[in-house]
Amino acid sequence: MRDTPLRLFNSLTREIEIFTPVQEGEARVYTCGPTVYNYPHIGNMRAYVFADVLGRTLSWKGFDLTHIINITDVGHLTDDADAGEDKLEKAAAEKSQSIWDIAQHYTEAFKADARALNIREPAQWSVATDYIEEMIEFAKSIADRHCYQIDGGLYFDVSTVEDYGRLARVVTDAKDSEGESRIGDVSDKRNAADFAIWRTTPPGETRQMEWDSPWGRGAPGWHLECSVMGEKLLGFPFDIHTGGIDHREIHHPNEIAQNQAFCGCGGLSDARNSGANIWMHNNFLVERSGKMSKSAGEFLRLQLLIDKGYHPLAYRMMCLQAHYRSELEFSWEGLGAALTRLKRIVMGVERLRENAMLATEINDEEVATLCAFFGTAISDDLKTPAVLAHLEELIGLRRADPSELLAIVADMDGVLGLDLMTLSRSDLRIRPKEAQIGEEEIEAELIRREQARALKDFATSDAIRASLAAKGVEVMDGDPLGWEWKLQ
RNA sequence: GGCCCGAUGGCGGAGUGGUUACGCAGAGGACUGCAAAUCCUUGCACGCCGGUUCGAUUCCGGCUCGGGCCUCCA
Repeated sequence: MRDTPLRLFNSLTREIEIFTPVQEGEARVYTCGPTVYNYPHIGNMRAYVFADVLGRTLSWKGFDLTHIINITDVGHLTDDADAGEDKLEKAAAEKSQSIWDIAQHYTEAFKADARALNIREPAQWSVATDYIEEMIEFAKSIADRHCYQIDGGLYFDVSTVEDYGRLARVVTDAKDSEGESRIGDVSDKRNAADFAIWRTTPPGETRQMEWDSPWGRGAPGWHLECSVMGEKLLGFPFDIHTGGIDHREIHHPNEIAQNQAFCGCGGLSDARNSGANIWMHNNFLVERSGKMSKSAGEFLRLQLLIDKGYHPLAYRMMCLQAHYRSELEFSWEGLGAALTRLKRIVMGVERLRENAMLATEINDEEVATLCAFFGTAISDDLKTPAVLAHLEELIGLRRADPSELLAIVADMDGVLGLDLMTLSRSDLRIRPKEAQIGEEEIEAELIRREQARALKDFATSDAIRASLAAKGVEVMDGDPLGWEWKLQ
Protein backbone atom coordinates (compact mmCIF):
# COMPACT_ATOMS: atom_id res chain seq x y z
CA MET A 1 0.00 0.00 0.00
CA ARG A 2 2.84 2.41 0.79
CA ASP A 3 4.54 1.69 -2.49
CA THR A 4 1.54 2.50 -4.65
CA PRO A 5 2.85 5.31 -6.85
CA LEU A 6 1.64 8.67 -5.62
CA ARG A 7 -0.37 10.45 -8.26
CA LEU A 8 -1.01 14.16 -7.92
CA PHE A 9 -2.85 16.74 -9.97
CA ASN A 10 -0.45 19.30 -11.38
CA SER A 11 -2.14 22.64 -11.98
CA LEU A 12 0.55 23.58 -14.46
CA THR A 13 -0.22 20.73 -16.82
CA ARG A 14 -3.76 20.24 -15.56
CA GLU A 15 -3.08 16.56 -15.41
CA ILE A 16 -2.60 13.84 -12.88
CA GLU A 17 1.07 12.97 -12.68
CA ILE A 18 3.10 10.38 -10.87
CA PHE A 19 5.16 12.02 -8.18
CA THR A 20 8.84 11.54 -8.89
CA PRO A 21 11.12 13.36 -6.48
CA VAL A 22 13.90 15.55 -7.76
CA GLN A 23 16.21 13.98 -5.22
CA GLU A 24 15.75 10.28 -4.66
CA GLY A 25 13.90 9.65 -1.42
CA GLU A 26 13.28 13.30 -0.67
CA ALA A 27 10.28 15.55 -0.97
CA ARG A 28 10.67 19.30 -0.84
CA VAL A 29 7.45 21.24 -0.55
CA TYR A 30 6.75 24.95 -0.40
CA THR A 31 3.39 26.24 0.79
CA CYS A 32 2.23 29.80 0.36
CA GLY A 33 1.45 30.94 3.85
CA PRO A 34 -0.70 33.61 5.42
CA THR A 35 -0.42 37.36 5.28
CA VAL A 36 -0.38 38.25 8.94
CA TYR A 37 -2.35 41.46 9.07
CA ASN A 38 -5.44 39.83 10.52
CA TYR A 39 -6.70 36.60 12.02
CA PRO A 40 -6.99 33.70 9.62
CA HIS A 41 -10.52 32.50 8.92
CA ILE A 42 -11.32 28.83 8.63
CA GLY A 43 -11.28 29.06 4.86
CA ASN A 44 -7.66 30.15 5.01
CA MET A 45 -6.90 27.18 7.19
CA ARG A 46 -8.22 24.71 4.64
CA ALA A 47 -5.11 25.38 2.57
CA TYR A 48 -2.86 24.30 5.40
CA VAL A 49 -4.93 21.26 6.26
CA PHE A 50 -4.52 20.27 2.63
CA ALA A 51 -0.79 20.96 2.60
CA ASP A 52 -0.49 19.03 5.84
CA VAL A 53 -2.24 15.98 4.42
CA LEU A 54 0.06 16.17 1.42
CA GLY A 55 3.10 16.36 3.68
CA ARG A 56 1.86 13.53 5.88
CA THR A 57 1.23 11.39 2.83
CA LEU A 58 4.75 12.00 1.56
CA SER A 59 6.16 11.13 4.98
CA TRP A 60 3.96 8.07 5.19
CA LYS A 61 5.32 6.90 1.87
CA GLY A 62 8.80 7.18 3.23
CA PHE A 63 10.00 10.37 1.62
CA ASP A 64 12.24 12.58 3.67
CA LEU A 65 10.06 15.67 3.78
CA THR A 66 11.25 19.24 3.91
CA HIS A 67 8.22 21.47 4.15
CA ILE A 68 8.41 25.25 4.11
CA ILE A 69 5.50 27.53 4.92
CA ASN A 70 6.14 31.21 4.61
CA ILE A 71 4.77 34.01 6.72
CA THR A 72 4.08 37.11 4.69
CA ASP A 73 4.69 40.11 6.89
CA VAL A 74 5.30 42.65 4.17
CA GLY A 75 4.30 43.51 0.67
CA HIS A 76 0.59 42.84 0.46
CA LEU A 77 -1.43 45.77 -0.73
CA THR A 78 -4.96 46.62 0.12
CA ASP A 79 -6.24 47.14 -3.39
CA ASP A 80 -4.79 46.84 -6.82
CA ALA A 81 -1.28 45.91 -7.57
CA ASP A 82 0.14 49.37 -7.60
CA ALA A 83 -1.82 51.89 -5.63
CA GLY A 84 -2.95 50.41 -2.35
CA GLU A 85 -1.54 50.73 1.08
CA ASP A 86 0.33 47.83 2.49
CA LYS A 87 -2.12 45.74 4.49
CA LEU A 88 0.18 45.57 7.42
CA GLU A 89 0.88 49.26 7.43
CA LYS A 90 -2.84 49.84 7.34
CA ALA A 91 -3.58 47.47 10.20
CA ALA A 92 -0.82 49.04 12.23
CA ALA A 93 -2.17 52.51 11.62
CA GLU A 94 -5.68 51.48 12.60
CA LYS A 95 -4.52 50.01 15.87
CA SER A 96 -1.79 52.56 16.32
CA GLN A 97 0.64 49.76 17.01
CA SER A 98 3.99 48.90 15.61
CA ILE A 99 3.73 47.01 12.38
CA TRP A 100 6.10 44.45 13.80
CA ASP A 101 3.82 43.88 16.77
CA ILE A 102 0.87 43.43 14.47
CA ALA A 103 2.71 40.87 12.41
CA GLN A 104 3.90 39.07 15.50
CA HIS A 105 0.45 38.93 17.01
CA TYR A 106 -1.25 37.50 13.95
CA THR A 107 1.60 35.12 13.27
CA GLU A 108 1.07 33.63 16.70
CA ALA A 109 -2.68 33.47 16.13
CA PHE A 110 -2.11 31.63 12.88
CA LYS A 111 0.27 29.15 14.44
CA ALA A 112 -2.16 28.50 17.26
CA ASP A 113 -4.88 27.63 14.77
CA ALA A 114 -2.48 25.40 12.88
CA ARG A 115 -1.63 23.53 16.07
CA ALA A 116 -5.27 23.15 17.00
CA LEU A 117 -5.90 21.62 13.60
CA ASN A 118 -3.06 19.16 14.03
CA ILE A 119 -1.10 20.70 11.20
CA ARG A 120 2.43 19.48 11.63
CA GLU A 121 5.15 21.99 12.24
CA PRO A 122 6.98 22.59 8.95
CA ALA A 123 10.73 22.36 8.69
CA GLN A 124 10.63 26.12 8.78
CA TRP A 125 8.17 28.96 8.99
CA SER A 126 10.02 31.32 6.74
CA VAL A 127 9.35 34.97 7.47
CA ALA A 128 9.47 37.32 4.52
CA THR A 129 11.22 40.18 6.27
CA ASP A 130 14.07 37.86 7.22
CA TYR A 131 14.91 37.62 3.54
CA ILE A 132 14.98 41.22 2.40
CA GLU A 133 18.66 41.13 1.50
CA GLU A 134 18.20 37.95 -0.47
CA MET A 135 15.23 39.51 -2.24
CA ILE A 136 17.32 42.47 -3.27
CA GLU A 137 20.03 40.15 -4.53
CA PHE A 138 17.49 38.11 -6.44
CA ALA A 139 15.99 41.26 -7.96
CA LYS A 140 19.41 42.56 -8.92
CA SER A 141 20.15 39.36 -10.75
CA ILE A 142 17.06 39.65 -12.94
CA ALA A 143 16.79 43.43 -13.17
CA ASP A 144 18.83 44.00 -16.30
CA ARG A 145 17.19 41.46 -18.49
CA HIS A 146 13.65 41.38 -17.15
CA CYS A 147 12.80 44.54 -15.29
CA TYR A 148 12.39 48.25 -15.80
CA GLN A 149 12.06 51.14 -13.45
CA ILE A 150 9.16 53.55 -13.32
CA ASP A 151 7.85 55.91 -10.69
CA GLY A 152 6.35 53.19 -8.55
CA GLY A 153 9.50 51.16 -8.46
CA LEU A 154 11.05 48.24 -10.27
CA TYR A 155 8.66 46.31 -12.47
CA PHE A 156 8.84 42.91 -14.07
CA ASP A 157 8.24 42.80 -17.81
CA VAL A 158 6.21 39.65 -18.34
CA SER A 159 6.94 39.62 -22.04
CA THR A 160 10.56 38.70 -21.27
CA VAL A 161 9.73 35.13 -20.22
CA GLU A 162 8.14 32.35 -22.20
CA ASP A 163 4.65 31.08 -21.51
CA TYR A 164 3.72 33.76 -19.04
CA GLY A 165 0.42 32.90 -17.39
CA ARG A 166 0.31 29.28 -18.48
CA LEU A 167 -0.61 28.19 -14.98
CA ALA A 168 -3.65 30.40 -15.03
CA ARG A 169 -4.60 29.32 -18.52
CA VAL A 170 -5.17 32.96 -19.21
CA VAL A 171 -4.94 34.05 -22.80
CA THR A 172 -2.89 37.02 -21.81
CA ASP A 173 -1.84 39.19 -24.60
CA ALA A 174 0.80 40.90 -22.59
CA LYS A 175 0.96 43.82 -24.93
CA ASP A 176 -2.73 44.49 -24.92
CA SER A 177 -4.42 46.05 -21.97
CA GLU A 178 -7.52 47.00 -23.91
CA GLY A 179 -10.90 45.50 -23.37
CA GLU A 180 -13.13 45.47 -20.37
CA SER A 181 -10.52 45.03 -17.72
CA ARG A 182 -11.61 46.81 -14.60
CA ILE A 183 -8.08 47.57 -13.52
CA GLY A 184 -7.97 51.29 -13.43
CA ASP A 185 -4.66 53.04 -13.16
CA VAL A 186 -2.17 50.97 -15.05
CA SER A 187 0.31 53.79 -14.73
CA ASP A 188 3.08 53.50 -17.25
CA LYS A 189 3.64 49.79 -17.18
CA ARG A 190 4.71 48.19 -20.43
CA ASN A 191 2.23 45.36 -20.16
CA ALA A 192 -0.95 45.16 -18.18
CA ALA A 193 0.27 42.05 -16.41
CA ASP A 194 3.59 43.52 -15.33
CA PHE A 195 4.02 43.54 -11.59
CA ALA A 196 6.16 45.19 -8.97
CA ILE A 197 9.40 43.60 -7.92
CA TRP A 198 10.29 46.51 -5.66
CA ARG A 199 7.89 49.25 -4.64
CA THR A 200 9.55 52.51 -3.81
CA THR A 201 8.14 54.65 -1.06
CA PRO A 202 6.55 57.77 -2.57
CA PRO A 203 8.58 60.93 -2.01
CA GLY A 204 7.81 62.61 1.27
CA GLU A 205 6.34 59.49 2.85
CA THR A 206 7.85 57.20 5.39
CA ARG A 207 6.84 53.67 6.17
CA GLN A 208 7.48 51.53 9.17
CA MET A 209 8.74 48.80 6.93
CA GLU A 210 11.13 50.03 4.30
CA TRP A 211 14.60 49.22 3.18
CA ASP A 212 17.24 50.73 0.98
CA SER A 213 17.73 49.20 -2.42
CA PRO A 214 19.36 50.05 -5.74
CA TRP A 215 15.93 51.24 -6.88
CA GLY A 216 15.30 53.49 -3.93
CA ARG A 217 13.99 53.12 -0.44
CA GLY A 218 10.93 50.92 -0.32
CA ALA A 219 9.59 47.41 0.11
CA PRO A 220 9.63 44.23 -1.95
CA GLY A 221 6.72 43.31 -4.16
CA TRP A 222 4.60 40.55 -2.80
CA HIS A 223 5.54 37.92 -5.38
CA LEU A 224 9.24 38.24 -4.79
CA GLU A 225 9.35 36.63 -1.37
CA CYS A 226 8.08 33.24 -2.45
CA SER A 227 10.55 32.98 -5.30
CA VAL A 228 13.40 33.93 -3.02
CA MET A 229 12.54 31.73 -0.07
CA GLY A 230 11.69 28.81 -2.31
CA GLU A 231 15.05 29.12 -4.01
CA LYS A 232 17.04 29.73 -0.84
CA LEU A 233 15.46 27.08 1.30
CA LEU A 234 14.61 24.37 -1.18
CA GLY A 235 16.52 25.12 -4.36
CA PHE A 236 15.18 25.08 -7.91
CA PRO A 237 13.54 22.99 -8.97
CA PHE A 238 11.93 21.65 -5.83
CA ASP A 239 9.17 19.09 -5.83
CA ILE A 240 5.83 20.63 -4.99
CA HIS A 241 4.49 24.12 -4.56
CA THR A 242 1.07 24.46 -2.95
CA GLY A 243 -1.36 27.26 -2.30
CA GLY A 244 -4.96 28.33 -2.54
CA ILE A 245 -6.63 28.22 -5.92
CA ASP A 246 -6.74 32.01 -6.03
CA HIS A 247 -2.96 32.04 -6.36
CA ARG A 248 -3.23 30.11 -9.58
CA GLU A 249 -4.26 33.25 -11.41
CA ILE A 250 -1.86 35.97 -10.33
CA HIS A 251 0.59 35.23 -7.60
CA HIS A 252 1.93 31.94 -8.86
CA PRO A 253 2.20 32.95 -12.52
CA ASN A 254 4.22 35.94 -11.34
CA GLU A 255 6.32 33.81 -9.06
CA ILE A 256 6.94 31.41 -11.92
CA ALA A 257 7.97 34.26 -14.21
CA GLN A 258 10.49 35.44 -11.63
CA ASN A 259 11.81 31.92 -11.26
CA GLN A 260 12.25 31.54 -15.00
CA ALA A 261 14.06 34.85 -15.11
CA PHE A 262 16.28 33.92 -12.20
CA CYS A 263 17.47 30.63 -13.58
CA GLY A 264 17.46 31.76 -17.17
CA CYS A 265 15.01 29.03 -17.94
CA GLY A 266 12.97 28.53 -21.05
CA GLY A 267 9.29 27.80 -21.48
CA LEU A 268 6.97 25.89 -19.25
CA SER A 269 6.48 22.83 -21.39
CA ASP A 270 9.16 21.60 -19.03
CA ALA A 271 7.59 22.08 -15.62
CA ARG A 272 10.95 22.27 -13.91
CA ASN A 273 11.54 25.66 -15.48
CA SER A 274 8.81 27.01 -13.24
CA GLY A 275 10.89 26.37 -10.16
CA ALA A 276 8.81 23.44 -9.00
CA ASN A 277 7.86 20.16 -10.60
CA ILE A 278 4.28 20.17 -9.43
CA TRP A 279 1.98 23.06 -8.56
CA MET A 280 -1.00 22.11 -6.44
CA HIS A 281 -3.98 24.24 -5.47
CA ASN A 282 -6.71 23.62 -3.00
CA ASN A 283 -10.19 24.88 -3.70
CA PHE A 284 -12.10 27.25 -1.45
CA LEU A 285 -14.29 26.76 1.52
CA VAL A 286 -17.44 28.66 0.68
CA GLU A 287 -20.55 29.66 2.45
CA ARG A 288 -23.96 30.47 1.08
CA SER A 289 -23.24 34.14 0.91
CA GLY A 290 -20.30 33.41 -1.34
CA LYS A 291 -16.61 33.02 -0.81
CA MET A 292 -15.26 33.90 2.57
CA SER A 293 -13.38 37.08 2.49
CA LYS A 294 -11.18 38.74 4.98
CA SER A 295 -12.09 42.10 3.62
CA ALA A 296 -15.81 41.50 4.09
CA GLY A 297 -15.62 42.39 7.76
CA GLU A 298 -16.73 39.55 10.00
CA PHE A 299 -15.34 36.18 9.22
CA LEU A 300 -15.33 32.71 10.69
CA ARG A 301 -12.40 32.13 12.91
CA LEU A 302 -11.44 28.76 14.32
CA GLN A 303 -11.82 30.26 17.76
CA LEU A 304 -15.46 30.99 17.01
CA LEU A 305 -16.07 27.31 16.32
CA ILE A 306 -14.32 26.42 19.53
CA ASP A 307 -16.34 28.98 21.47
CA LYS A 308 -19.51 27.46 20.13
CA GLY A 309 -18.37 24.14 21.52
CA TYR A 310 -16.91 22.33 18.54
CA HIS A 311 -13.61 20.56 18.86
CA PRO A 312 -11.24 22.06 16.27
CA LEU A 313 -10.56 18.67 14.76
CA ALA A 314 -14.20 18.54 13.75
CA TYR A 315 -13.25 21.21 11.26
CA ARG A 316 -10.32 19.15 10.07
CA MET A 317 -12.71 16.23 9.63
CA MET A 318 -14.98 18.48 7.62
CA CYS A 319 -12.10 19.32 5.29
CA LEU A 320 -11.11 15.69 4.91
CA GLN A 321 -14.63 14.68 3.91
CA ALA A 322 -14.27 16.59 0.67
CA HIS A 323 -11.60 16.32 -1.98
CA TYR A 324 -9.13 19.21 -1.79
CA ARG A 325 -9.85 20.25 -5.35
CA SER A 326 -13.59 20.57 -4.77
CA GLU A 327 -15.27 23.56 -3.30
CA LEU A 328 -16.53 22.76 0.15
CA GLU A 329 -19.60 24.34 1.59
CA PHE A 330 -19.44 25.48 5.16
CA SER A 331 -22.44 25.30 7.42
CA TRP A 332 -22.87 24.81 11.12
CA GLU A 333 -24.97 21.74 10.42
CA GLY A 334 -22.15 20.34 8.33
CA LEU A 335 -19.68 21.01 11.07
CA GLY A 336 -21.96 19.23 13.53
CA ALA A 337 -22.15 16.27 11.17
CA ALA A 338 -18.36 16.14 10.98
CA LEU A 339 -18.11 16.27 14.77
CA THR A 340 -20.58 13.40 15.13
CA ARG A 341 -18.68 11.39 12.58
CA LEU A 342 -15.39 12.00 14.34
CA LYS A 343 -16.96 11.09 17.68
CA ARG A 344 -18.26 7.78 16.38
CA ILE A 345 -14.90 6.89 14.90
CA VAL A 346 -13.18 7.76 18.16
CA MET A 347 -15.64 5.60 20.06
CA GLY A 348 -14.96 2.78 17.63
CA VAL A 349 -11.23 3.11 18.28
CA GLU A 350 -11.84 3.12 22.03
CA ARG A 351 -13.83 -0.05 21.60
CA LEU A 352 -10.93 -1.67 19.78
CA ARG A 353 -8.61 -0.60 22.54
CA GLU A 354 -10.83 -2.19 25.15
CA ASN A 355 -10.88 -5.32 23.06
CA ALA A 356 -14.62 -5.18 23.40
CA MET A 357 -15.03 -6.85 20.07
CA LEU A 358 -13.61 -10.30 20.36
CA ALA A 359 -13.04 -11.90 17.04
CA THR A 360 -14.58 -15.31 16.71
CA GLU A 361 -13.10 -16.13 13.37
CA ILE A 362 -10.37 -14.10 11.83
CA ASN A 363 -10.61 -13.09 8.21
CA ASP A 364 -7.35 -11.50 7.28
CA GLU A 365 -8.48 -11.03 3.74
CA GLU A 366 -10.99 -8.36 4.68
CA VAL A 367 -8.33 -6.43 6.53
CA ALA A 368 -5.82 -6.73 3.74
CA THR A 369 -8.37 -5.58 1.20
CA LEU A 370 -9.22 -2.47 3.19
CA CYS A 371 -5.56 -1.66 3.71
CA ALA A 372 -5.01 -1.89 -0.01
CA PHE A 373 -8.00 0.35 -0.63
CA PHE A 374 -6.54 2.87 1.76
CA GLY A 375 -3.20 2.90 -0.02
CA THR A 376 -4.88 3.26 -3.37
CA ALA A 377 -7.19 6.06 -2.28
CA ILE A 378 -4.59 8.26 -0.63
CA SER A 379 -2.19 7.69 -3.50
CA ASP A 380 -4.83 8.75 -5.99
CA ASP A 381 -4.44 12.50 -5.61
CA LEU A 382 -5.18 12.37 -1.89
CA LYS A 383 -8.71 11.01 -1.96
CA THR A 384 -9.37 11.51 1.72
CA PRO A 385 -13.16 11.09 1.43
CA ALA A 386 -12.61 7.50 0.32
CA VAL A 387 -9.97 6.98 2.99
CA LEU A 388 -12.45 7.91 5.70
CA ALA A 389 -14.99 5.45 4.36
CA HIS A 390 -12.41 2.65 4.37
CA LEU A 391 -11.32 3.58 7.85
CA GLU A 392 -14.84 3.34 9.19
CA GLU A 393 -15.38 0.01 7.56
CA LEU A 394 -12.14 -1.24 9.01
CA ILE A 395 -13.05 -0.20 12.52
CA GLY A 396 -16.33 -2.05 12.19
CA LEU A 397 -14.80 -5.34 11.09
CA ARG A 398 -15.96 -8.14 13.31
CA ARG A 399 -13.73 -10.90 12.09
CA ALA A 400 -10.41 -9.28 12.85
CA ASP A 401 -7.92 -8.97 15.63
CA PRO A 402 -8.60 -5.69 17.45
CA SER A 403 -4.96 -5.03 18.18
CA GLU A 404 -4.10 -5.47 14.55
CA LEU A 405 -6.87 -3.09 13.56
CA LEU A 406 -5.61 -0.60 16.08
CA ALA A 407 -2.17 -0.66 14.53
CA ILE A 408 -3.67 -0.03 11.13
CA VAL A 409 -5.79 2.83 12.42
CA ALA A 410 -2.67 4.41 13.90
CA ASP A 411 -0.95 4.07 10.57
CA MET A 412 -3.84 5.62 8.66
CA ASP A 413 -4.12 8.42 11.16
CA GLY A 414 -0.52 9.29 10.43
CA VAL A 415 -1.93 10.55 7.16
CA LEU A 416 -5.29 11.87 8.32
CA GLY A 417 -4.00 13.62 11.42
CA LEU A 418 -7.21 13.28 13.37
CA ASP A 419 -5.52 12.17 16.59
CA LEU A 420 -7.55 9.00 16.57
CA MET A 421 -5.20 7.18 18.90
CA THR A 422 -5.19 9.80 21.62
CA LEU A 423 -8.51 11.55 21.30
CA SER A 424 -11.19 10.31 23.65
CA ARG A 425 -14.93 10.62 23.71
CA SER A 426 -14.69 13.19 26.47
CA ASP A 427 -12.32 15.37 24.46
CA LEU A 428 -15.05 15.70 21.89
CA ARG A 429 -17.74 16.76 24.32
CA ILE A 430 -19.37 19.91 23.04
CA ARG A 431 -18.16 22.80 25.16
CA PRO A 432 -19.94 26.04 24.49
CA LYS A 433 -18.29 29.06 25.98
CA GLU A 434 -21.63 30.58 26.84
CA ALA A 435 -22.95 27.78 29.00
CA GLN A 436 -25.62 28.75 31.48
CA ILE A 437 -24.72 26.11 34.01
CA GLY A 438 -21.43 24.81 35.33
CA GLU A 439 -20.16 21.28 35.02
CA GLU A 440 -20.11 20.71 38.78
CA GLU A 441 -23.71 21.72 39.03
CA ILE A 442 -24.59 19.34 36.25
CA GLU A 443 -22.80 16.49 37.94
CA ALA A 444 -24.60 17.23 41.20
CA GLU A 445 -27.94 17.22 39.43
CA LEU A 446 -27.10 13.91 37.82
CA ILE A 447 -26.33 12.38 41.19
CA ARG A 448 -29.69 13.55 42.46
CA ARG A 449 -31.27 12.07 39.39
CA GLU A 450 -29.54 8.73 39.89
CA GLN A 451 -30.79 8.59 43.44
CA ALA A 452 -34.31 9.24 42.29
CA ARG A 453 -33.99 6.56 39.65
CA ALA A 454 -32.72 4.08 42.19
CA LEU A 455 -35.91 4.70 44.12
CA LYS A 456 -37.87 4.43 40.90
CA ASP A 457 -39.01 7.97 41.43
CA PHE A 458 -39.17 8.65 37.72
CA ALA A 459 -41.20 11.79 38.07
CA THR A 460 -38.33 13.44 39.89
CA SER A 461 -35.63 12.01 37.64
CA ASP A 462 -37.49 13.14 34.53
CA ALA A 463 -38.00 16.58 36.00
CA ILE A 464 -34.28 16.90 36.60
CA ARG A 465 -33.59 15.78 33.08
CA ALA A 466 -36.06 18.30 31.72
CA SER A 467 -34.60 21.12 33.74
CA LEU A 468 -31.11 20.27 32.52
CA ALA A 469 -32.39 20.11 28.97
CA ALA A 470 -33.78 23.59 29.39
CA LYS A 471 -30.27 24.74 30.19
CA GLY A 472 -28.84 23.13 27.11
CA VAL A 473 -27.67 19.91 28.73
CA GLU A 474 -28.62 16.57 27.29
CA VAL A 475 -28.61 13.61 29.65
CA MET A 476 -27.35 10.38 28.11
CA ASP A 477 -27.53 7.39 30.40
CA GLY A 478 -25.88 4.96 28.04
CA ASP A 479 -22.99 7.20 27.05
CA PRO A 480 -19.70 7.00 28.92
CA LEU A 481 -19.87 10.73 29.45
CA GLY A 482 -23.36 10.75 30.92
CA TRP A 483 -24.21 14.14 29.53
CA GLU A 484 -23.47 16.47 26.70
CA TRP A 485 -24.06 20.06 25.82
CA LYS A 486 -26.47 20.55 23.01
CA LEU A 487 -25.30 22.36 19.93
CA GLN A 488 -26.58 25.90 19.49
C1' G B 1 -17.10 42.30 -21.64
C1' G B 2 -13.30 38.14 -21.31
C1' C B 3 -11.71 33.40 -19.12
C1' C B 4 -13.00 29.21 -16.12
C1' C B 5 -15.68 25.82 -13.00
C1' G B 6 -19.87 23.41 -11.04
C1' A B 7 -25.04 21.34 -11.13
C1' U B 8 -25.66 14.03 -7.52
C1' G B 9 -30.92 11.83 -2.37
C1' G B 10 -33.40 16.44 3.27
C1' C B 11 -28.02 18.43 3.91
C1' G B 12 -22.73 17.57 2.89
C1' G B 13 -19.94 14.90 -0.36
C1' A B 14 -17.54 10.63 -3.50
C1' G B 15 -17.68 7.90 -7.86
C1' U B 16 -18.99 5.38 -12.39
C1' G B 17 -20.75 3.82 -19.81
C1' G B 18 -24.51 -1.29 -17.45
C1' U B 19 -24.79 -3.71 -9.96
C1' U B 20 -24.79 4.45 -7.94
C1' A B 21 -19.26 5.43 -1.92
C1' C B 22 -19.63 7.40 2.62
C1' G B 23 -21.13 10.82 6.60
C1' C B 24 -25.07 13.62 9.02
C1' A B 25 -30.27 13.80 9.31
C1' G B 26 -34.83 10.32 8.75
C1' A B 27 -37.05 5.33 9.49
C1' G B 28 -37.02 0.31 11.86
C1' G B 29 -34.66 -2.85 15.51
C1' A B 30 -31.45 -3.88 19.99
C1' C B 31 -30.52 -1.61 24.66
C1' U B 32 -33.37 1.62 28.30
C1' G B 33 -38.43 2.69 33.41
C1' C B 34 -38.79 6.35 29.45
C1' A B 35 -35.73 9.43 26.57
C1' A B 36 -31.00 10.33 24.85
C1' A B 37 -26.37 8.28 23.61
C1' U B 38 -24.43 3.82 21.43
C1' C B 39 -24.74 -0.49 18.17
C1' C B 40 -27.30 -3.09 13.97
C1' U B 41 -30.46 -2.60 9.66
C1' U B 42 -32.54 0.55 6.16
C1' G B 43 -35.66 4.05 2.52
C1' C B 44 -34.31 8.32 -0.56
C1' A B 45 -30.58 11.35 -6.00
C1' C B 46 -27.52 11.82 -10.56
C1' G B 47 -30.62 20.28 -13.37
C1' C B 48 -33.38 20.55 -18.49
C1' C B 49 -33.40 19.26 -23.94
C1' G B 50 -31.18 16.73 -27.77
C1' G B 51 -27.17 13.41 -29.72
C1' U B 52 -23.61 9.07 -29.66
C1' U B 53 -24.48 3.99 -27.73
C1' C B 54 -27.41 -2.31 -27.15
C1' G B 55 -27.35 0.83 -22.76
C1' A B 56 -25.69 7.47 -20.01
C1' U B 57 -25.89 10.09 -13.99
C1' U B 58 -21.21 9.06 -16.39
C1' C B 59 -19.23 10.87 -23.37
C1' C B 60 -20.74 15.17 -27.00
C1' G B 61 -23.76 19.67 -28.11
C1' G B 62 -27.28 23.28 -26.54
C1' C B 63 -30.08 25.49 -22.53
C1' U B 64 -31.09 27.03 -17.54
C1' C B 65 -29.27 27.99 -12.87
C1' G B 66 -25.24 28.72 -9.47
C1' G B 67 -20.22 30.04 -8.46
C1' G B 68 -15.19 31.69 -9.26
C1' C B 69 -11.38 34.72 -11.58
C1' C B 70 -10.06 39.10 -14.56
C1' U B 71 -8.38 43.90 -8.01
C1' C B 72 -5.95 42.04 -2.12
C1' C B 73 -7.48 37.12 -0.76
C1' A B 74 -6.30 30.01 1.26
